[in-house]
Amino acid sequence: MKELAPKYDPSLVEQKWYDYWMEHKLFHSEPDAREPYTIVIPPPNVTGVLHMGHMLNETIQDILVRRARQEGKNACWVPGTDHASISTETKVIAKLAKEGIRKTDLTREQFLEHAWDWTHHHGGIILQQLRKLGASCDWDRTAFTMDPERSKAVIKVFVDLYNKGLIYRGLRMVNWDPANRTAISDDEVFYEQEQSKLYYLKYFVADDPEGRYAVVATTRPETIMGDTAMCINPKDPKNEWLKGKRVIVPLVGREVPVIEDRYVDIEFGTGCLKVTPAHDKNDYMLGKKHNLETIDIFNEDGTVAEVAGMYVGMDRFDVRRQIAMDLEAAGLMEKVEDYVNNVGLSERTKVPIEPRLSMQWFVSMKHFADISLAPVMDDIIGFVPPKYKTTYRNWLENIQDWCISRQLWWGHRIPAWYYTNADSSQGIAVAENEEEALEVARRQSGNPELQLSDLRRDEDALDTWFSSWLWPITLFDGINNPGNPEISYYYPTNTLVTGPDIIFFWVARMIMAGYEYVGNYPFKNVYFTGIVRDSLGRKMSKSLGNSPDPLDLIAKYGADGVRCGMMMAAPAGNDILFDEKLCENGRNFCNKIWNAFRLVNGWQVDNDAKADTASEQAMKWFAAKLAAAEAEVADLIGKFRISEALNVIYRLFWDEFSSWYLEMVKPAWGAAISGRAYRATQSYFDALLRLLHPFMPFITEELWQNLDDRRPGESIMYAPLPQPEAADDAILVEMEQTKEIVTAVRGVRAKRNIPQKEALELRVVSASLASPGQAAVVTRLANTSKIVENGQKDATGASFLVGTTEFCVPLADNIDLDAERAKIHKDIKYYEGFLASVQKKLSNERFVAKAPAAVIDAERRKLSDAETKLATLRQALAAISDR
RNA sequence: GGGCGCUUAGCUCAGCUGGUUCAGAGCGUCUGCCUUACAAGCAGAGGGUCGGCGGUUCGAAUCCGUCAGCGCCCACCA
Repeated sequence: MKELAPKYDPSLVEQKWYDYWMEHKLFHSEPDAREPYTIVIPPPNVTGVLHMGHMLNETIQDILVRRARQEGKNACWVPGTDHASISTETKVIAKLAKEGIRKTDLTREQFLEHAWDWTHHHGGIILQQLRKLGASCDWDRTAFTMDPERSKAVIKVFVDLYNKGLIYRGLRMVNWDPANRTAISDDEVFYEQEQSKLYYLKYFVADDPEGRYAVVATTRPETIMGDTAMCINPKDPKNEWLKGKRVIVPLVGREVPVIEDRYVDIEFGTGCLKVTPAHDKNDYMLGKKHNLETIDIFNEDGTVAEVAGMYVGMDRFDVRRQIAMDLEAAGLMEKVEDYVNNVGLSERTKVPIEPRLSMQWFVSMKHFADISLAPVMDDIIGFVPPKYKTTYRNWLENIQDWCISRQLWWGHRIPAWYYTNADSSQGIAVAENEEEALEVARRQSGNPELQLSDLRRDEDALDTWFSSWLWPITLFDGINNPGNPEISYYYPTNTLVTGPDIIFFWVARMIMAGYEYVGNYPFKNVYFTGIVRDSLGRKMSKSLGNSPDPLDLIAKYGADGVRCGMMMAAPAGNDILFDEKLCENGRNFCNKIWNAFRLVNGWQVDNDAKADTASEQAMKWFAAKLAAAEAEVADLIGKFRISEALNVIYRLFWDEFSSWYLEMVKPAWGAAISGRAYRATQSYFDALLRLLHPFMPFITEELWQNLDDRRPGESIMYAPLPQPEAADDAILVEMEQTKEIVTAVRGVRAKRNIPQKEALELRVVSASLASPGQAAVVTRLANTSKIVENGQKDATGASFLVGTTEFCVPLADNIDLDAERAKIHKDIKYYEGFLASVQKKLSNERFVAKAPAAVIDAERRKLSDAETKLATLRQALAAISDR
């Protein structure tokens, strides 16, 4: 037997076992006869690093996967990364900028080379970090959204949807990110309140003899060069006089019509709205409705374009400042007010987005919404917590077509080729490669003379989510090779663990793609985690600097400690307020487990000795306790109440096993334990380790390996879960009573400073104990010199009630009678009140008539118990009052 | 503007279909212990009219209504 350090040191354990698991390929899965349990990782950005959100997320996945393995399932957790087009391209551009290189100076190929370099350099760091956490991913299956297999599938799907008429190209008002010069989807825009100004501009009425003018309130005076109308509400009396007139756009001098539309809010500003169809969604709608001219005054980078005729080349925000001054100078500004408005920003670049008309590719979403709503609403796919079903439905019911083109190079290039028809119109050939595109083009145009050189491929890349939505399918090659053994076995996957922030981006779209391309849901359940916040409730962010580095935490507290601390405080679907204190708890728990092992490991065993009565009682009880806990844990995990499950095990190990059970069976110092009790203890320890393993993989493997002789390659990972048996309720009830007696005696000691070493007599007043086992346990844990059953009350002793039985510890000296009397008075008062309320209930005819029999019986029992207790207490009081 | 959720001990939260041990856990606090597994520990203790009001019910932390406060999501305001 080797000596173990009094403290658990994760650094000596974690790497060793991770290597062992890898060496024996214990994470690897191949289809076989067992039931599969599949999880696909939400692929983190390829160049990202592990943050606290990942930690929470991946820990939950690892718990589920490890638990499934123990249940005998063929568990497969597929890891991978996402190319994250906008995010990665932004980072690469920034890196190049530092080297003095501009993207515009490079060809597409040159730029992509830089991007791949960057990807290879930073790529996969996060996957390495996951290993530190203990993640049991099947690393042989590591995938990347832009590797050849998945790229091929993405292109194939694009072509397929195009041919089905579900992808189209159209002119739309999109959210333009001038920093990255790309369109982004509505979901990539976030809104922020901004302190800005509301400018009141004078629009003089054309040819008005009285020289009257209308006043328009706007936050964006820089767009006046694009004004093609002014709009009033036809029901607005104060602007009645403007009907049918034309007004002159200030500074610009252009004459535009006054149009009427109910859209205009009479109450806002002056009730006059300038209409700039090219630069505002609603204005665009008005423009279409009223047939207005569209003047796009901005370049792709947000500077003013030639057509504007003024301020050409200036940045949009510089123009705003300049134009305000110019308007002022020209006497065309009536006033300026402070104004708070919501401005849309690009999620990636944090730059205000510019509504802009442009030609983009869209996925028509109506069809997809139709096929993906019912499965979630009908719980074919379970959402945990279920409140997100509503969120999901609201989105699907108001779904907008999905803009999938991005003016980026890093990503899957859109497989569309343009050519010119005989009548000079533009043709589009969509195909999986250039050769096929040529065929398509020749066929469509009816021109067999078309050559590859006549084709020009679309420059844009696809939205990252256009590859992510296929992830559960493409990981098993289900697009390129439908019906193959892997997709048939692993799909549908079991549980998706992700944050609610990407329910639309990703979760919903995977469901759509699943039904479209496999004809089945992609996952049986979706577990939405909360957001990891700091202890003040703030979101963790780089700029606030309030996010600890997960790897530092692991180094400090051990992976098991961090995992355990985090999971203990992570209720399903709720945000977690993270504090390092949590990791301390986890670390302390590791230490507790470690020391329990040290104790058991250090025992001398006497195989010939019979187990003593207290040990027999303890074994019988703990077997029942364990069975009950196993059933409870299974139930909780089935309901994804993971933190509650861990709490059950935590208390089982710390309170029941360590504080009670081990103290009951622990041999006296220098003595040996019976072989029978020793083996029972080992088997309980083994069961506890297996229960704990999914949460704390390293320490449980270490101790499990030391608990018995193990074969090479054997692992707790595949040790089957203990099967819950029916718990013996009687022993559970009896032991709770036993614990109460012990606790009460300890309380007597604590109150009177009687050391544990000093044995005490215990009298059971006019009653006996439940069993010899109970007596033996009380003797050992309360250190009683003798237990007198059916004893007499000692007036000088300390007394207490357990259930309806009175106990008494005789104390020859030093008893505070006043305190004792006060305590009994207090108890009597409490039970009198209790009795009164029960009596009141029972004398209520309606209660007796309507309540179920079991409830009435319970009340009657409470009544008689309370009466017994009161009688006992009154006697006790009388006994001391005599003195 | 539309939707969802939250309010229980000093802090963070459990409490699932109303009824025994329904008022709980962890942390923190207080008291006593370096007792031969563990001071990252052991033993003991205190602490809440379950946000307010009203209703349903024999019975409400639990169901319904309403008010107040907080949070999130969506749409978006010139």
